[in-house]
Amino acid sequence: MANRDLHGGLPGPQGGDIGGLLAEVLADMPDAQLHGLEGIARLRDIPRGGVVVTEGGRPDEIGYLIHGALGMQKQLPDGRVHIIGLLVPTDMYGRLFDGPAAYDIVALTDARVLAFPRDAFERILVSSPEIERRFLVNVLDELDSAREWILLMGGHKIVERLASFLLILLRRMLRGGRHRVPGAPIMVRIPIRRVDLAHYLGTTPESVSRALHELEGQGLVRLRDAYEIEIADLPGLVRVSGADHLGAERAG
Amino acid sequence: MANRDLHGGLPGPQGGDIGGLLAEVLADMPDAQLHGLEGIARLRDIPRGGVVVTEGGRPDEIGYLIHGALGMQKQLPDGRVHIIGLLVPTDMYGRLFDGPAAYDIVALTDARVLAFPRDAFERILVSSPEIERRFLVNVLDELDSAREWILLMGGHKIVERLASFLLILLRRMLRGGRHRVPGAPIMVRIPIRRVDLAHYLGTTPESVSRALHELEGQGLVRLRDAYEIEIADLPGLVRVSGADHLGAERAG
DNA sequence: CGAAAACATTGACGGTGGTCAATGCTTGAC
DNA sequence: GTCAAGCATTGACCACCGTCAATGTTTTCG
Repeated sequence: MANRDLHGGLPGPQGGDIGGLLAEVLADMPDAQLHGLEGIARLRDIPRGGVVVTEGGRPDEIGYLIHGALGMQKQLPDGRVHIIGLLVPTDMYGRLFDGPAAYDIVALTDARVLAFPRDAFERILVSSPEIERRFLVNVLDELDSAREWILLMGGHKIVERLASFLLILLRRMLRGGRHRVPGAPIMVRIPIRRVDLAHYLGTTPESVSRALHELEGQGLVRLRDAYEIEIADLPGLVRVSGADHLGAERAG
Repeated sequence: MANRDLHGGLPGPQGGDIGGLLAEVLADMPDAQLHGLEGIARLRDIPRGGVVVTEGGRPDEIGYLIHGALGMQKQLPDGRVHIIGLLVPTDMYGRLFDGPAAYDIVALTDARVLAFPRDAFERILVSSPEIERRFLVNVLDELDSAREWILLMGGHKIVERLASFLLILLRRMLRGGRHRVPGAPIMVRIPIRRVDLAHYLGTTPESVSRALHELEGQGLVRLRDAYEIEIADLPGLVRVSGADHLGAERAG
């Protein structure tokens, strides 16, 4: 069942145009720098459930996610799992100049990543201020995402959290290049299973299901199937989310 | 009432040894670099409730917290407040190479900060790879704190969250130089009021109070007063917290 | 010192959501 | 096609916590 199409399909059987992918992931980077990276990049496919980085292990690669979804998750002593970060395409993972990873990174869907050996990546980073600055900005972005997530987790009611989640997802999709067609309905694809989403929102699959169908009952969204969500009333959804999430509106 | 001693007292009426503070905050930084920064540093006292950075405004300074506690907080449209980050001494605030702030930063207690004008700081950063690398590590640390916090917010029961909070606080205190005296009881000072703590844990002052006294009832902590907490049973507290928080134990 | 203000705590009550269990639905294998 | 596995959904029950209100406690100020 790992082949279930949660990730929207891979572009081709291999689609191995590394240079093109690099340019896409690291937009506005001078070509000269890109070529240095291209030499050491490696394309890797990971089946759902596959572990990319293990907690406690010293990750030996830095990577950019091309397709699918990765989750940064932590196993609690009592068996529960909590997902503390979701990676969608163009997001980066891996640690630099730093100790062991504090959490696992696992593939929540079949995924494809563009990976760099850690040491080589660090060498290039040190020798090239542009890339290092770029990387710094990446980390600052991640920090923003994390803070955004903390804010989301502060919403007490699950419906709030779920609405926030959908809006964050929407904004990230829009950021990722695709633009809204004025007339067409706004669609969001939840890239992960209910269990994972529940772990992510700090709740249970049951509650996620209920919340989702409550939003549908209020006419704010429509469920094509369990994963394809149509946003029927964006301002309404924003209102329910509690936070402002103006970014989602501006980005439209 | 702004003079209530939540922050452990300031070292002196002015205590303005900027060089010494810098060396403390930026440990393991070559002296040459420190002198460049010393010239532009400015010591600033902020009363409780004072706003350090305003959401949406372009922060014009970068600072390190010397004493007290700062909160990064967001005002929700419905009037609720949510604190998404707590800054304790040696933590850094401010944004570089970047847009407007996404949240307010306010003083939760009377506080003292070591501030740098943003542009001058950026100039020094660009011209000095050591400091830039150092700054990058700072940001990575912040990212860790944020993730840790997300994990904490995942704990469903308030007692769990509170236990995690105490452990995080304990570890940060230990990191800050002070070491445990083997015989003496482990003391943690909650640096902020109940309301702020509640906003921070995503709950209410009432629930915080209840949770705290429940921990006391279980013999895990003892309350000297509302702010001075004695950790009576560290392993027990770790167990309740759900997460592992091994750092707190190792650091002892 | 006495009064008022700011906080913390405690109590009662109702709603949200976690838990356990049963039922549907979809996919993939034979 | 049928069957089984993997998920999603729905329902019932009850613990936990948010809310409102009252009481204690500490600090501040006249």
